[in-house]
Amino acid sequence: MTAMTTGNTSRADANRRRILDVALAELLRDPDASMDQIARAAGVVRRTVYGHFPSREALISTLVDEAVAALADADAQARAGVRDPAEAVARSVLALWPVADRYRLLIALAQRTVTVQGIRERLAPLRENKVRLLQRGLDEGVFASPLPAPALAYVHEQMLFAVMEAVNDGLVAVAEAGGSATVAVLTAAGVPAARATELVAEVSRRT
Amino acid sequence: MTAMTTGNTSRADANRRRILDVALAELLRDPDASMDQIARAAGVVRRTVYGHFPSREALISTLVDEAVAALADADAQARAGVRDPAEAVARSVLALWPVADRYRLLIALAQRTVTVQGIRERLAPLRENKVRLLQRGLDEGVFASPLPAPALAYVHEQMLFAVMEAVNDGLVAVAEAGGSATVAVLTAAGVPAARATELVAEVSRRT
DNA sequence: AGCGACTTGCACACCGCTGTGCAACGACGT
DNA sequence: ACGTCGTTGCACAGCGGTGTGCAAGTCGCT
Repeated sequence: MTAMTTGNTSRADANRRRILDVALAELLRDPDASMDQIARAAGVVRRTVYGHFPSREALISTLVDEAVAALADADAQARAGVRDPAEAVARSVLALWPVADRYRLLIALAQRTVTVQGIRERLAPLRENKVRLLQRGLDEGVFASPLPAPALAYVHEQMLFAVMEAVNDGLVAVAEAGGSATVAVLTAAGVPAARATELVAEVSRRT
Repeated sequence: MTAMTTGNTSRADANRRRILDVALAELLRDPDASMDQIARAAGVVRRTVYGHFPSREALISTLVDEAVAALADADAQARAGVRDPAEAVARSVLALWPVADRYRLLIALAQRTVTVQGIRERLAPLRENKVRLLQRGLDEGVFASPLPAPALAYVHEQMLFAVMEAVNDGLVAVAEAGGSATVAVLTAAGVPAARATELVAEVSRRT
């Protein structure tokens, strides 16, 4: 082995990291951003990016992996050992919110194109958990909806994007966004508005 | 003037119409479908398409115009003279559903890219009506949500797309879709699930 | 049959993007 | 001072897309 330069963060590693971060931001602005746009935005030449990632696909794929990991982690941690479906959803959404916001482009990209085949698949386990949770809520009568659980999951996902868009356009304050989104999601699942609000307040308090 | 051939639907007009229809279907399958794909799908050569539309932009633009017109028409007609906000929303969604489903690609395309600058603007008046309706509902206490009316409008829009996706994936039967979507939307606006169901049933009956 | 409008099949120029090769040029640790 | 590794700049081939030009069809109507 050669030397490990500084700690273990060489100039190259730092660049790689920065490219990833900038790529995320850039792709958020324009899902079809070219390698050149990304490279320039990262203060680097296109050729350099190819030094770190063999292809555009590979770059995005890496981003997706990070996103999925972060989401799965947040979700699992948020609702560990919570029995009440409504509370579980509340905790889950509140915890997922900031992460989902950061990676929203990728998730949005996941549901609409084949850009990277397999984004959906990589998100599948996460989605399945959610479906099971919703199903349990419907069975127990905590939730109420004419839509079957899987469809309700779609709806919840889209609702989050809608609220993110609203935040983007300045229609909702960032501070309230997470809470409002959570109440909205619970309400859509058939939880009475009053109960949803109360629940979110309670969960938020216990942070 | 030359002759008007048959009635006033020449071979060319029929082709133009078919190209538009096929283009809609094709773009629905792949929002980035090329002129060649569209042409072939319409049983025509690429060159011919350019004979009817000067550019890709122009083609899509025409499609968008038709969509906006159809949507605005359906919406206006559906809730003419309905005072109760909940009922107005129910009627609106039920009427909008089939049209929106047909044109969903364009509307989805409208909210995500700059493909045709100005889709959002063309949809703006429609959206404004909806916002006003939601606001009235919130003011009158018929609706309840922590989200301001404009954000709620975003959410409603996205929910419709979610249900369409669900139908696409076979999670919801086509026959129930419209009703379910409507109940879901009303519920998300804070209308109690039971009341929403009842309302939709009632409105559906009076077709 | 003949006219005119529409369509076809090629040709082309042009663009932007991807991915690769290679030589020169830094910077940094030792 | 030296070598190594990352970076740069340029050049190149390739692909797929758009929009246009033009000559030769083809269809319907008169």
